[in-house]
Amino acid sequence: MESLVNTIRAMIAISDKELEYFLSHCLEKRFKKNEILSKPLITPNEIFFIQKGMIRVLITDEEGVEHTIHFAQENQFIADYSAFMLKRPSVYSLQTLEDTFVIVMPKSIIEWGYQELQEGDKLGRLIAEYYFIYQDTPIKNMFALTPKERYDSITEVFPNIHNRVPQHMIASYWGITPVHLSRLKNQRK
Amino acid sequence: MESLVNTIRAMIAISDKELEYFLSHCLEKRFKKNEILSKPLITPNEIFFIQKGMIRVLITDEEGVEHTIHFAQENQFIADYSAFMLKRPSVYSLQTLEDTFVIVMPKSIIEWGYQELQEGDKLGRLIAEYYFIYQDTPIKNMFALTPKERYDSITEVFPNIHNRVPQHMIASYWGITPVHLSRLKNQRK
DNA sequence: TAAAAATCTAAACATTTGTTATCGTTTCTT
DNA sequence: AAGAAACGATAACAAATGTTTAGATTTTTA
Repeated sequence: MESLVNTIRAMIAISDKELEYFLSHCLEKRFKKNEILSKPLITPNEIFFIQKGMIRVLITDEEGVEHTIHFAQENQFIADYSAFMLKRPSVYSLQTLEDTFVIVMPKSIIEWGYQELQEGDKLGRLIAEYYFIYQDTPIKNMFALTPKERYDSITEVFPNIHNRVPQHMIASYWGITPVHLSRLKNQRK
Repeated sequence: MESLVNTIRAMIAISDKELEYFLSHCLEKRFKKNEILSKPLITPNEIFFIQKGMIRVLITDEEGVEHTIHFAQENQFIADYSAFMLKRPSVYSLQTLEDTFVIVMPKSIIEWGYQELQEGDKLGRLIAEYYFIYQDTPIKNMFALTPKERYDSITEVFPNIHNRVPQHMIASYWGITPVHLSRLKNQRK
């Protein structure tokens, strides 16, 4: 759980004792490639922290077409975060893209953190802020960059994404078909 | 400043004295319709709270085309929130859609709140969480609803939007042309 | 209040993007 | 290691969406 410890300690001050208590209520879990961690209609009761591997957040439309909303990799928190916060049934699915090793953080211990930790709300604020920025960045890129620049710039956040994720999922992340992405790659701009 | 007081007190416990100090460092400001509150390339140093009126967040692409990112109305906080948090030059513009009366909350007093208020971080967390949900909802709607349902459902968040906002801005919010929106309206679904 | 500007619809046409199918290659499964 | 499945490129065609223009209203400005 070292990576989670480092991530939390980079954001807030927390005693060893408190951290130990927090972690003792978390759970380590391994998933194989393409497994579903979280399904629509079920109210999410936990946030995942990725120690190793990769996850995508996706939504399946009425016609059964999958649309990728986010990718997440090592040292990121991931969930249907809106549904988690609103205590409502999730809309997104979470699916592993590789064999993935996560820490499961139950809602109960997160809420304990908000109430009992000196800087619990600060941690929550920072995570929410980062996630907001994380969601906002591709929106900005959509309008500020050409398709070619977008194709290149996605590696800034996900250094090796073009080796780790099939192209058709990147296409679905950008709202285009794989065929169209393949065409764009062969253009100059 | 009553509406801001109510909004804050609905989220956290705060003494009269603290609230008074906070508000004394805020500023009330009036803008006419179509005025620009915040421009690209300038690092935003404040968050706006709308007391009366309506604001849109937009991005202008390389070809000069404007894309609406958000609408915001009474009792909402609004800013290029990513840029504000990252202390980076903003990418979005903020523009009034009506004569608008806002409270300007400078970064300095917001940071004072995080440091000095018992529940300052909690307030920041809740605002970030709400804004996240606010940004996530239309993404979910994009895939879960038909265009007709989207046209109707936008009034759930903005009850009178079709009277307050010209249709071509709603079109730009959905990433389509005004002509295309006009066509969609004449379809059944 | 008159002129100017903005708004919405509509039509004709152009362009972009999607769909389907095929093929060679790579990756997975057993 | 062999067969099956997934993947990415490409082409031909179809469908969706954009562009341009015009005209009838409404709203704003002076």
